[in-house]
Amino acid sequence: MIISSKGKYAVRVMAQLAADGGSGEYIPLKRIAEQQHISLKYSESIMAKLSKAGFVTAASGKGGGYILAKDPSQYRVSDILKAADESIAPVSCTQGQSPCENIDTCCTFPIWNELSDMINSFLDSKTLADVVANMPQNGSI
Amino acid sequence: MIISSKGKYAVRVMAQLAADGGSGEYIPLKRIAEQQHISLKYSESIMAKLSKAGFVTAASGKGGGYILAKDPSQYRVSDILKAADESIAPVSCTQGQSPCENIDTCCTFPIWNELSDMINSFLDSKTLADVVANMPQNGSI
DNA sequence: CAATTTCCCTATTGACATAGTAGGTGAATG
DNA sequence: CATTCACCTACTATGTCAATAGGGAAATTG
Repeated sequence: MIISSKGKYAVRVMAQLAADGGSGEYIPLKRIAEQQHISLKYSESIMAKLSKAGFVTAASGKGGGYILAKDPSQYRVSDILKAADESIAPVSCTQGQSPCENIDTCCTFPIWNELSDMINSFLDSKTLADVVANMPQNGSI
Repeated sequence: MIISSKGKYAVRVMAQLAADGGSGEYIPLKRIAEQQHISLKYSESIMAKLSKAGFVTAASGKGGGYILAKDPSQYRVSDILKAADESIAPVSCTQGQSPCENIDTCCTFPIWNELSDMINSFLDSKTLADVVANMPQNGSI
């Protein structure tokens, strides 16, 4: 699986934040998690990564919550996935702690490499604004 | 990981079979496994699936082995991967025993779906002949 | 200043898929 | 009849992922 649940949740949480925000006020994660039917605790762990990546601005205490740091069109889906998951590579050849030593001679590597480039440029081309455009006005998920 | 080791091995084994074959004689798996640096036992389990899929013709006993059933250009990489791995879907949304019930309303699904189509048509377009073309003449891996 | 709200941090668990191993059976050949 | 080879079933680590649990720190409100 190239896109994990964690990655999918991250995109959905960001999309919900984009849909609810705009008024400039902070949105509590509890509300986001309920709207997206994600466990609060699990979404917290995802949000921590997105916050660490600087994608959202957080405020503690009553009236606090999260707010997008940029305009939805400025977030690439690939960046959100990477922030949540670290990697969206379709093969293990080039990544991880023990990359394959045979990439120079392996007859299959060029294909995986080309595939990887395709996937990355596709996910680079999609932004959070595209995701939000898919949301039904009411009862969005 | 969308492409597992098993899937990669399957493609490599098939490529080696294509490179060594052509003379019409059966190639023992032991030789293929050695050339591709894959454990014989592990490659046996992969070959069993490829054989069951009808991709190769097997012959037991001395002088036996495997031979490709068709011309390399007739094998799509996607088919080999599917035979080894069952699925090359980048997300779990639509597959498995419990597909997600929210694909109609989920704001992210259209993107995963589009991505999945892209990956599939790319891997459909690549054939075993393309893989073989990447093999160095000597010491191929 | 107390209480509530909310973000934040560190485990831990259970489920599941994957990679790889092991040992044996049966068919064909020379 | 012995060797070579495909074939079959089972097992076992290993690791990742999803999800839970339990506090603790910051900030706001009354």
